[in-house]
Amino acid sequence: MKPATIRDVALRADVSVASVSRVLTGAGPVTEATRRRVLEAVDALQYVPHSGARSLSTSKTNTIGVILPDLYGEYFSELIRGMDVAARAQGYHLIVSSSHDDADEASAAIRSMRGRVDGLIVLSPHLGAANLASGLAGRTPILVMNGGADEERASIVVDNHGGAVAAVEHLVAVGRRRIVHISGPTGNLDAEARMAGYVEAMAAAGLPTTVIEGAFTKASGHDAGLRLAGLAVQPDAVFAGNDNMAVGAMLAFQEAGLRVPEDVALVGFDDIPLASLVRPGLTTLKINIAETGRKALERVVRMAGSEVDTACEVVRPELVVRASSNLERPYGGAADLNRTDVQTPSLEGEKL
Amino acid sequence: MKPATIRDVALRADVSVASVSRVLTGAGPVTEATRRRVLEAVDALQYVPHSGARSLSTSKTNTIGVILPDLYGEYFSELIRGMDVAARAQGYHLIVSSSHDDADEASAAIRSMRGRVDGLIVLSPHLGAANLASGLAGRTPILVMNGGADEERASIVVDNHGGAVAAVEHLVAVGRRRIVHISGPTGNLDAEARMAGYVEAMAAAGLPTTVIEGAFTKASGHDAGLRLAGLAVQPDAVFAGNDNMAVGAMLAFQEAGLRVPEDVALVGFDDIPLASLVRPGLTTLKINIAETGRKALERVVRMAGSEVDTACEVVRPELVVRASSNLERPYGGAADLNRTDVQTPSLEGEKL
DNA sequence: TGAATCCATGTAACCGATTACATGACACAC
DNA sequence: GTGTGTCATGTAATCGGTTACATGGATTCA
Repeated sequence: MKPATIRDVALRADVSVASVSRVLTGAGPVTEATRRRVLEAVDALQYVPHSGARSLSTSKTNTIGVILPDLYGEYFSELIRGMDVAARAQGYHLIVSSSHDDADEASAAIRSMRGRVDGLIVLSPHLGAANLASGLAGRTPILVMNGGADEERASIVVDNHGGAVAAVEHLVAVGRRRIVHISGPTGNLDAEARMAGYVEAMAAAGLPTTVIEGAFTKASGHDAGLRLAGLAVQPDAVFAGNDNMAVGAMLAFQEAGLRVPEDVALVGFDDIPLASLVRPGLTTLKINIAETGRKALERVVRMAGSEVDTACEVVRPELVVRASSNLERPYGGAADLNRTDVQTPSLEGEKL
Repeated sequence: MKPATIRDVALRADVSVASVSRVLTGAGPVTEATRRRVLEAVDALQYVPHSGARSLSTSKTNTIGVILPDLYGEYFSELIRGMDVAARAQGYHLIVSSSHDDADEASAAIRSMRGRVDGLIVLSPHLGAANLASGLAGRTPILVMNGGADEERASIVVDNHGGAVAAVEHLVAVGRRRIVHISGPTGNLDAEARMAGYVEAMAAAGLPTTVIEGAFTKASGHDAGLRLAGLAVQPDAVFAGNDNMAVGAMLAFQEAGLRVPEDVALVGFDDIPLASLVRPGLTTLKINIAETGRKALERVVRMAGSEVDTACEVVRPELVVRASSNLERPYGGAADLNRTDVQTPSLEGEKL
């Protein structure tokens, strides 16, 4: 018992398939009588149009593909949420493909999207992924969101370097000197840009650098935190490559009996929702993640409408100071730091 | 400049489209010479098969659709993560469609999936959504995960009632008497089953009930918490309909100067990752969310392989006691509650 | 040598929609 | 009454693959 096709409907309504199509798509002229007969048949047969077939003949899928490295963590779920909201508003669907650990896997995923999507958003924070993507998807428009700002390709990139510099400058301003960086994984462009910003800002401040490599996960931040707590000379501040690791490190410090921020100040990156919910609240570099996702989707939809777009938009993260780097009596200077969120975590925007 | 089709490849390799197809799909016999010529042409033309067209002729999309009420919150992102991992393992894609607030919207979304997916997972916690879905999608297999356990349809449901009873019994066991429930939104089947469990268990314990309606969001839990803190006779325990609201309430209590768990004990539902990260750690009813998502996906894939499946699997949540309901010196009795997670939040499983 | 067998290949129908173009009915003006 | 224009409708090509079946060349066996 196969589902009804447009031909079944045409037969039953005693009209041609063209008329059925005209009624259903609203394109082209039909008499009221025809329309009624068609709709009756549709109802009787419980006909539902086959989107795949429709896509093939119109070469329009109303679907955007999203290529992610991994679905884990609030960063990506926030991003997807922003995209999803925008997609619904535009009448688009979202097809996600995640857990691509290397560039080859990502490019295979991109290829498998051919004929399935009208456009792609690629988040592959690996060198070369964007290049591999080029040409592979025919003329499918691609918007990249990896760290490698690539001219002449539509992209949205975060100013990782500037954000990292701001983080270090903030820690220096509140009197910290032994500032350690927990970095993201090697080969990840975002991670490397953040580390570079840290190194540069420390040099500018005349301070020595120490880097522990993490993996952007809470667990890796926790491990790093335990190692730091065990040192003879403990750091008085930690700048983590993202909020996930910062939270992991915070828990490790608390387990080890170190006080945050009294003994060690902590700064993250991203401003995931969790950052304002842990105690103490986490100072971080805020990216409006969902909003960025929304923008990305809207741009790629416009590109799917054959609008040319080769802009490289830079998202500048904003320093949000919470309790994790903010003493009642700082080591010196800067007593009037922005203390919003310390008492009232941001609960607004819950439903976007 | 249109992307190459299988006919272009056939022309260039000087073979028929059938041979090209045979080489590319691996089905059917081809000589080594033919295979080489085809692959050369594929390479030269940068040919990538058009999945949409392939789906149309094979009636196989290798895609599963997921219909969600809303993408917000860790519950759904965890669920999607579990599904995504399983989908990748099975060679499937995931197409998500969320923010369906009522049953009509959800059924429209289901219809729009026709011809796009091999199966559907529907999470629409509204009465009747499952029924509306029936027949609408032709013979597309559907697995429902809403609260309304519907016989003769494949489904996965959480034992909300049993979980709620366990929550109340736990609070009673640690000596609490004035136990308030913050419920989920009216019309949400999960919310209503949890409330029913609360009411029943309270009655069984001979205690009076108080219910404040929330909306499953942190903000609504926060509002409810503030109202409770302002009462003349404050509750000594709160059972929230989900972890999101429990966390919101926890923050409200802390702002109001109430101590958790000393003044008021707190229990949530779901065990989202956040539950183990707030301080105090949140006692909750654990559903292995990602794991449930994985199972759902695997079942629907089997159903897409025309395996008959009308089972209704019940997920029984497990009480996880953390510090939010666990005093050093409980009001009386039960001193040796399980204290795992209090010091060491679960960081394992970070990468699944 | 001729018949039977095998197997790589090609031809063309098909999946289920959309749509360019042809058709034919009808109205209107001359 | 004929020519012309309008407009609803139908026919058939098309999108880009897969695949049942036909074909024909080489191999095998008598």
